[in-house]
Amino acid sequence: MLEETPKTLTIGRLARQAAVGIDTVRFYERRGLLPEPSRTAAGYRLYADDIVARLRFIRRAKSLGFSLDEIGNLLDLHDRGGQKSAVKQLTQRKLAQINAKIADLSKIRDVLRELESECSGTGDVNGCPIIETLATAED
Amino acid sequence: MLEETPKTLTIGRLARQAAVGIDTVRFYERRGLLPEPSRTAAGYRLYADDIVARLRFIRRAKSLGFSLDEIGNLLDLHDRGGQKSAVKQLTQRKLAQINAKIADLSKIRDVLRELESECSGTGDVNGCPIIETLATAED
DNA sequence: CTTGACTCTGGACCTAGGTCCATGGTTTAG
DNA sequence: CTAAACCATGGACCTAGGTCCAGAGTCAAG
Repeated sequence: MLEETPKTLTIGRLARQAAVGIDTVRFYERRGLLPEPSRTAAGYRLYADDIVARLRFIRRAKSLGFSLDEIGNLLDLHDRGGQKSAVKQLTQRKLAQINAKIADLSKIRDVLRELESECSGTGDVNGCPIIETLATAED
Repeated sequence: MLEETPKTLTIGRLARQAAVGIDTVRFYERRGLLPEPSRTAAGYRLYADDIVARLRFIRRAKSLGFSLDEIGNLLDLHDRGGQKSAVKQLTQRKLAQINAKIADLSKIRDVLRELESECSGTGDVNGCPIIETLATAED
């Protein structure tokens, strides 16, 4: 009755269940995000069901802006029992990056808004404040 | 006394004045953002001074998030006397893109903040809410 | 038994925006 | 006059995260 994580998934079924591409699974394997799977006699990869969860982990972390390298770190911490402080630190760093990006984009948004509001939008491009600003603004 | 835009700049001096790389100038030429320059007898590119302004235009537009293709459109409008409405539309589209990106990042920031605040940061990774969430969250 | 679906490998290709290189000719300062 | 600095070309290479392909083997349904 000890049948832990039976290996029943071919790569195609794994990919479908995790909603990623087959090539993506192989790519993650090469990147070290997935363990090397066992193989059938014919050389087909065979996965245990819990690898689906691992792929979903990767998808979610990606959607939060973590790079594959960072996700590799998170998975290592998970697999090898790291410290919460390490996970928290990665999260804080990512949060800081996201905040910085938002700040950059907000500045850009303000400039674009200003330019957009200054341009009448009628007549030919001569005297267009958007073009003029781009052509002559100081750095 | 009619000495309009004398061509005195070699590519290196142009690049220095515009604060871009020499290779970048040639790259922009291939991309159609810069006109094909005249050449010396030896085949060296020779630029008029006003190309410096064009390169700065490109730099500024890039810093506002315009892609090189979009910058090509803006330059065409400038060069061939388009309509202000076209410039304004490009600006509005870019503004909408930037706003969308900010909205995306803001959602990510909120999630990261929440996760970060939930994690005590002490002890081993077992029970870490960040890892747990990534491992089990619904899509 | 055959046909179609599945899988294997290694490597090429994609976007975006450059950057670097080798090889060889040109120009300029001393 | 010569060495350093400059310029030419075409194409390879870079990041990030995949995606696609050819050629060949395998498996399942009818």
